[in-house]
Amino acid sequence: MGEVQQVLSGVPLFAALDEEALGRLAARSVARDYGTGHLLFAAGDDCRGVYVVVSGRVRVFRTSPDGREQVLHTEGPGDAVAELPLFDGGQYPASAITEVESRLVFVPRAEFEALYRDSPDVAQAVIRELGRRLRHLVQVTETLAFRDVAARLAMYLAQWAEQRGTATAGGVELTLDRTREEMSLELGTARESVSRAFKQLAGNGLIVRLSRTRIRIPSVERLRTLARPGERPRYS
Amino acid sequence: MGEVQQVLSGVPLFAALDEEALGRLAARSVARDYGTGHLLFAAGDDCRGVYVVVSGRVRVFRTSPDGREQVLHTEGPGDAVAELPLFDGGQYPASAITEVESRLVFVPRAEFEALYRDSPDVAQAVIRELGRRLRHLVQVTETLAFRDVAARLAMYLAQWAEQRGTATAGGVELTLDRTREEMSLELGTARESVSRAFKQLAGNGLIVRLSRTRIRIPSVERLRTLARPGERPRYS
DNA sequence: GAGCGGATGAGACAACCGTCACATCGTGCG
DNA sequence: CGCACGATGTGACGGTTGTCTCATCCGCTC
Repeated sequence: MGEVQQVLSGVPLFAALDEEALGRLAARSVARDYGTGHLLFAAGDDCRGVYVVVSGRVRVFRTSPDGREQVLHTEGPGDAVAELPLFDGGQYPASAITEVESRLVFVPRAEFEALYRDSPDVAQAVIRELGRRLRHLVQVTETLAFRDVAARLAMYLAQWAEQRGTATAGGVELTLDRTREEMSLELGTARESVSRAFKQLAGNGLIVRLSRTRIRIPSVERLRTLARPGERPRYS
Repeated sequence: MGEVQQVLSGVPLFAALDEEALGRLAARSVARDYGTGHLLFAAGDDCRGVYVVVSGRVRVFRTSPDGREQVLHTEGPGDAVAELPLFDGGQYPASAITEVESRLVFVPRAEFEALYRDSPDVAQAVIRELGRRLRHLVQVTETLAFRDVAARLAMYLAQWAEQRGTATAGGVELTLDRTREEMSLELGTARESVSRAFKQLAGNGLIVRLSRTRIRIPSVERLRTLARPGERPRYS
């Protein structure tokens, strides 16, 4: 089994495919390495196919006319990027760029289309995937609409702690592999505001800064509480 | 053909069904009238089925802890509401309420599931529908993240003018069947801010207020321009 | 046509945040 | 070790917006 096929077999979207279909798909797909900051496609481009992340990380975002950026989601190993336009024949609604050095497999459009047209299981997987996206976007929307930056950051850290945090005696410890700048793009705010929000959370004892890139969260529970209090947020 | 079947046959989601399948579906679905402001379901509820709008309008939204609301989308006649949780077995990500007196058909979950499992065409339609939602949410997200209220309103009115506006000598005329309050919920802002934005647009000659509920847009083109200028918005 | 109530407009005020400017920190390199 | 550069923290400032309050306006009913 070639490397490409190996990778594709681990992608939820293609989980339902049998050996043969997978092999055929792999044969027509291409793996390639990209450096940091490579633009895979821009919002408005016509869709040529779907990318699957082998390693690294891809950021999907919208750009405002005056250059600001709002990250819609980031995808890591095993995730697919840009399935959406394949179905309605439309254009990419957002742009995508590699955040770090990444290896991606590109599946041409025609190939992918034939696939889910024939296989109900794949269609099912696609629906599930779109559903996941939709749920996530609802989350993003809510975040932008409601909370102030500190609450958004609290939410963000709490969610992150549950994924990659490691439990210790003093609470969950967490390494942040992103710069404040990158976080600011996801939170829909400015770099400086993220810094200030960190200070605020630290001041309230909700987080402890162990180093620049590492924090401890004494209680994820309490952190979440700040993100959704019954009342509007008010800090000392 | 019963009333319910008549309605269902016009819904894009069920367009691919043959007479028989449609009849079976209709037989197990229920039509019902709701008054204004009836809560169909709340975010976090378990999903019991899908609603199809026969007449009226349904608002889908998220509520913040302190009571603010962000409208995600509104659906009118022929549209389906709440398909999402049917696929991943999750809960409703948002709440839904009738904005006006409405007639809705309720399709039970089990019925709907059997349907798209058997029919690839229906699955296809479902995917398309989810895609539409996704695109719309990207739009909403961008709007919230980037533009100020006046720009958001401009965008909103422009889009609306193209749908229901009527061309006249002086430009496109448009009747707004929503209160400022309802608009504010869609635009993610406050009622007063919408008023201010209207004033601003009128001051710049981008819109002309004919009456409280009716406006004329001399140039939809120019209105859109304000919504996406190369530079950040600046008004006199 | 008088009265009522919801919708709208308008002013004042403070909070929050984006931006600019600059200090500081850390890391890698020469 | 010193330098350089990028990332980060901090302070100041102004603009936009949410909220509160009140004045108007409009449609409706009696």
